[in-house]
Amino acid sequence: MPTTRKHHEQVREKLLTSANRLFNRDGYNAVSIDDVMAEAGLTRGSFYTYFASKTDLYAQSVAHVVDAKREGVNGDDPRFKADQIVRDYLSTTHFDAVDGNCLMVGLPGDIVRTDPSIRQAFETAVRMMVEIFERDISDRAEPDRNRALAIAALCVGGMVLARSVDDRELADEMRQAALAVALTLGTWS
Amino acid sequence: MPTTRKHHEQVREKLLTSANRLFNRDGYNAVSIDDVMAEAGLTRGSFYTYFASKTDLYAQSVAHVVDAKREGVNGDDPRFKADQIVRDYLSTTHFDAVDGNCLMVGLPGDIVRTDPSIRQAFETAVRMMVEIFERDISDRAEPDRNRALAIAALCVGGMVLARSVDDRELADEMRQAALAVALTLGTWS
DNA sequence: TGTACATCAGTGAACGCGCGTTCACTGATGTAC
DNA sequence: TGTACATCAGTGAACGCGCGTTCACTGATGTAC
Repeated sequence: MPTTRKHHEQVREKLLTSANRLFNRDGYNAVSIDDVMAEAGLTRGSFYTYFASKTDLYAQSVAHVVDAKREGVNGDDPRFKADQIVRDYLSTTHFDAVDGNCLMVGLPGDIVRTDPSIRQAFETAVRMMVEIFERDISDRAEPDRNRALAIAALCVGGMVLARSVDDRELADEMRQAALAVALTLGTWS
Repeated sequence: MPTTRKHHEQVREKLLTSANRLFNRDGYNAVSIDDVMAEAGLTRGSFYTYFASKTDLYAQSVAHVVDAKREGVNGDDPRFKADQIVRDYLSTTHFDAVDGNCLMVGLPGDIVRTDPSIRQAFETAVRMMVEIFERDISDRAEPDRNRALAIAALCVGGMVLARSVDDRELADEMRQAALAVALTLGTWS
C-alpha cells in the first residue's frame, strides 16, 4: 500500500471533527466542502477520497459524535450523566455556538426529509440520548420513558427557539426555562 | 390608479397563504420562488412587485400567521385555547406536513442567523404563543412563565425530533410524549 | 360618452453566483524483486 | 541495499445545475379631459 491506512483514518477523523464543529456553528448550508477541507489544510479535490457526498459527510459526522458519546457513557465520567448532558446542551456555550455537539440544530428540514441515511444517524443519536435520560431519572415511580422523551424535546426545542429569536434576553429566558423544567422532569433538582 | 389597490392586496394575500403552506411542508430551501408564484397562477417575474426578496417573503409569511392567530385569540373560539393549540401543533396532521402553521420547523439555522427581520418575526410569534400558554395555565400557584416557555420548547422540539427520525414508531412516541408532558405542565389533563 | 395617456401587474429570457461534483494529472510512498 | 513499479492522496481547473434576481417589454385598466 503506497499510503498507509493509518494516515487515511487520521485524516478522515480530522475532517469529521472539523465538519462537526462547523456544521454545529454555522448550519449545514453555510458550510461548504471547501471550508471543511481547508481546516485540514487540504483542497476540495480530495474530499471524495473520504466521503461519497456532502450528505454522507453529514451523516457520518452525526454517527461520529454518537460513537464518541457512547464510549463515555458506560464509565463514571460525570460529563455523561443525564443532568450534565442537559446542562451542557442548554448552556450559553452551546447557544453561542462556540462549541456544541448537536448537529440537529443546524440542519434544514428539506435535507432531513430527503436523506434516509441522515435520519437513521439521527435516530441512533436520539435513541441513545433518551436511553441515558431514562436510565438516570432518579425517581422511578412514574412513567419514565415519556419523561425521557420529553426531556430530549425540551433540549432541542429550547435551543432552536432560543437561537431563532432576536432578543437575547428572551433567548436566555427560554434556555433557562427549558433547563429548569427538564431538570425537574428528571428529578435532578 | 391603473390597477386597483385591492387587487394588489388580494394577490399578496394569496401568495402569503401559498408560501405558508409550502414552506411548512417542504422547508425554506426546497421551496422556490417559482413554486410560490405558480400556485397563484403567475410567473416568477412579478414576484418582486410584492416582495423585496425571498427572505422578506419568509418574514412576512411568519407575520401573516401571527396576525391570523392574533385575531382569533381574543374570541371564544376553542381553537385558540392553549391546550388546543398544543394538540394541533403536535398532531399527526402537522407531523405529516399535510397542514401546519409553524414555519420554524422548516427553516435552516443559517438563514435565521443571518437575517434579523426573520428573527424578529419569530420573536413576535414566540411571544404570542408563550403569552397564550401563560394565560391559559389553569393552576396559577406555581411559576407560570417558566412552564409556558417550556411548553413552547416542547412543541417545537417534539416536532423537530419526530420529523428527524427514520422510524415512524419512534416519531409517534416522541410526539405523544411531548404532548402528554406539555398538557401536564399546563395542567390541561 | 369616448379617446389618449399614464401606471403598474405580469412576462419570460437572461444574468450571475455559489457550490457540489468530476476529471486528468502529479507526486509521494510503500512494496516487490 | 537499491531500483522500478503500482497505488492512491492530493491538486486545481472546469463543469453543471439550481435558483434568486434583474430587465426590457407587453398589455390591461383606471383616470383625466
